[in-house]
Amino acid sequence: MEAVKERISSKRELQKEARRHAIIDAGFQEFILQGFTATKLDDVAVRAGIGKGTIYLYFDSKESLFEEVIRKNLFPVRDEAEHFSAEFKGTATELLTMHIRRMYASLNEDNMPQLVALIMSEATRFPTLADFFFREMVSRNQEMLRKVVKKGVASGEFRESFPVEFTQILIAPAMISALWRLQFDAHSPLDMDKYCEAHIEFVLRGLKA
Amino acid sequence: MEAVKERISSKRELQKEARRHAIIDAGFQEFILQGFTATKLDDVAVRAGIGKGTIYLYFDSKESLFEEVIRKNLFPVRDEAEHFSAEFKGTATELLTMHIRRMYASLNEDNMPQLVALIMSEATRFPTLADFFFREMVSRNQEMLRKVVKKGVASGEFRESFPVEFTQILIAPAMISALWRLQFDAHSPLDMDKYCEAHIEFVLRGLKA
Amino acid sequence: MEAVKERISSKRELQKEARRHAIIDAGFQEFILQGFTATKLDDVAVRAGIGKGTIYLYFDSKESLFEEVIRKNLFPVRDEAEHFSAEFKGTATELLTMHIRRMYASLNEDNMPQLVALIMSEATRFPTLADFFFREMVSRNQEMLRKVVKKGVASGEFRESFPVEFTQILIAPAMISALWRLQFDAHSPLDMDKYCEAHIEFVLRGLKA
Amino acid sequence: MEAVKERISSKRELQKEARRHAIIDAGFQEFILQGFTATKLDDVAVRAGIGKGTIYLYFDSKESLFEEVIRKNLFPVRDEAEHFSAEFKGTATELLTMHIRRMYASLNEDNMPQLVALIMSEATRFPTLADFFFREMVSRNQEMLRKVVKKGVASGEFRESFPVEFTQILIAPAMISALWRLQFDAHSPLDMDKYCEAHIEFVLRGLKA
DNA sequence: CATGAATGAGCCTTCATTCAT
DNA sequence: TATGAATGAAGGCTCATTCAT
Repeated sequence: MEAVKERISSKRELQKEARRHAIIDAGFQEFILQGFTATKLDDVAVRAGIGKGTIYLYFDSKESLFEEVIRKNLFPVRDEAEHFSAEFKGTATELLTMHIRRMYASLNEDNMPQLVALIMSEATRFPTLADFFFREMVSRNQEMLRKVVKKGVASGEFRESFPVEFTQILIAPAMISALWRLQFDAHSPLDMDKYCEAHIEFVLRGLKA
Repeated sequence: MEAVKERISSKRELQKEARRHAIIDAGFQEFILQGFTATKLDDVAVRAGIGKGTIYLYFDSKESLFEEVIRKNLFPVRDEAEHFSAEFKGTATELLTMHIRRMYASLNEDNMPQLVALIMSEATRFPTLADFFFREMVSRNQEMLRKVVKKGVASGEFRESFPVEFTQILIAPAMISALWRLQFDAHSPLDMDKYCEAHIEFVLRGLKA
Repeated sequence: MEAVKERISSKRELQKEARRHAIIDAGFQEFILQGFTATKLDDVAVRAGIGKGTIYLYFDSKESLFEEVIRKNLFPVRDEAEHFSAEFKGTATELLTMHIRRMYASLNEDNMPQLVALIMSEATRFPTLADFFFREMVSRNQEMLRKVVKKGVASGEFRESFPVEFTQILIAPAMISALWRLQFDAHSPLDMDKYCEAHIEFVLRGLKA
Repeated sequence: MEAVKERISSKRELQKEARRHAIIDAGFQEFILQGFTATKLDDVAVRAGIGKGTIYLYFDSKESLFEEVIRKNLFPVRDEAEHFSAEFKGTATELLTMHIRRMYASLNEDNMPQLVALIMSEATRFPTLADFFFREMVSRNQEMLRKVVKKGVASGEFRESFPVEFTQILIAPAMISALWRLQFDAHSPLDMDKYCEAHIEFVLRGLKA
């Protein structure tokens, strides 16, 4: 009896989890399309294929759904990046090259530019979001880049004079390309492969000893 | 009699213009604090020190106020940049250096980072705004940069191989620094002067023949 | 000196009176076009060629302007009708015929159908208006018609059996034609001359002994 | 299971339909009392015993509610009249008599005079309404009357010389009586039964050969 | 658990009225 | 006296949230 109950309940658990994800995904789409304020929970419900009230069985409020949406979509990217960084073997030049290429791959994935833009635009109204984003994404990324640069300096690949506290400079072109594609692709499309290679060459020239 | 009337009317004209600017400024503050949708005209009115209905004596709608806010705050920057670019004499290296320094000066001005972020976040929902911003700001800036690069190539200062269609790469660190200051300054402040100089050195190394 | 002052003041009086009429006329046009609630004093001012505030130098409120508009446009019609009725000599048949023809002439005048429709539609919200209209227009008209019918009965022109308390029956086709022209002329226009003659013939047949 | 669900849903359907009618009825009362513009949806909601927003679950806008109000209140009258007209057997005189009596019965029903007055007063601002009213009510009624008159002429009951294009003349007294009762009943009440009979006699005398 | 009908606070917008010039 | 800028109360409409089914 209990086993049956458990099986049923775990089935239910699975269904609940699946539905939860469906809502988060639907919310994600709406939030990146409309922004936080302009998103209607009605539309989220329609997109998720559920009733409007059901959302409140899974989330306390529109705001908490938003937080979950961000969280769920950023964690995989962060985890991937950490995993990659931990495993890579090679020269600093190779590592930096690979890292930048991976950034473009991430940014080319569906919805990544939108996600970044969404975070940028809502961060002011959600200080928690800015904290979270800085802690989980930005600072880790910076740390990684600093290590690479220092490694290159140690190995004689890179010049000593580059200030490691400004690693933003190294990846800024990639971030900007994401915003560009989101807003200006219709006006003037970017050839991302060539852009990426130009970025890499530029960075290596800027860093080389 | 007519002189009096004119004086009076010009007084009124002046007052109207002053009030118009007050509304635009108040709107600017609210829009960058709250975003377009979340901004209440009530709050704009309070901030401008006027009645709610008064806004409609000067603007047709919340949307048209928004457009005016963007316009009024972008034009000066654009005009300054154009004027500067038209008059400058010197080597390509000097010109590029000055141009980047000027960008940081602009971006350090109050509210400029907020303005950029605002435009970025609302552009998706206001295609007109994206058009406008691209046309009046982005494409002009690109054109200017292309000219500088070409000039440097012609004079032998810069290498030929840098792809002039990707001038975004050259100024991306400046844009990113603006967003950084807006969102992450509390977590990790940037020394803008040093950052600027690092950016310039980086760009010159990346471009040099 | 005083004579001059008087002349001036009477000049001013005239101007004031003229302006007052201009406002009433403008109000009339707007009221019959839009109805009371939907009429904007702004539009009235524009039509009268004056400033919005000026209206309040002549009228206490939108409502009192409305009352004046009705009053001013009904009095002439009433006075004309009274004058005509007092002077006419002839048989009852002739008198009734003339009276009906005059009604059509009135109703064909510009804005008369609109005025009637306006009164009809606003009377519920302006009980005073209904009182006024009944007292000054409707009851007098009824009285007039009763006299004609009685005169015709006395002279043997009309049958005795027609109930003189229902003189509405005699003029209803004229009233209806006014409303018809206002609302349905586009769908099915009325030849007013023929309609009028048909009405007269119908009434005379209905009344004849 | 499904049966239960169906029962429940049909219960809900019924409730929804009931509420829809409640809103229409409340709207009707407010519209005839205040006119379209002056009617507040707040008041409609209060009268219907619901919340303000609920109205928008059933109607797109104040205007579409207005249209439904008119439609719902006119169709029954129209359908009844058509049914009656299609089935009646008898002489033209009898038919016309019955038709007029039926009109008075309709007009004596609660709110009918108000409805007519409402349509009259709003038709100018709602051309669609005028179209609708003309098409569904006026022209059909006219057609019916024309047939009756022609039938009477054919049977020798009525004179040939009455112009069938002016059937308005035949029913005008009934329409006017409705407006009278609405506006002037307090000043001078009408004995509707006697008025109706006087109207019928008058019409028959006016038409008889 | 799921639903969607119901709610009402809240916002944009309008306009009669006031008042400084 | 005349103006029109300014006001703020009020109304149509939206939507996050609740709750009966």
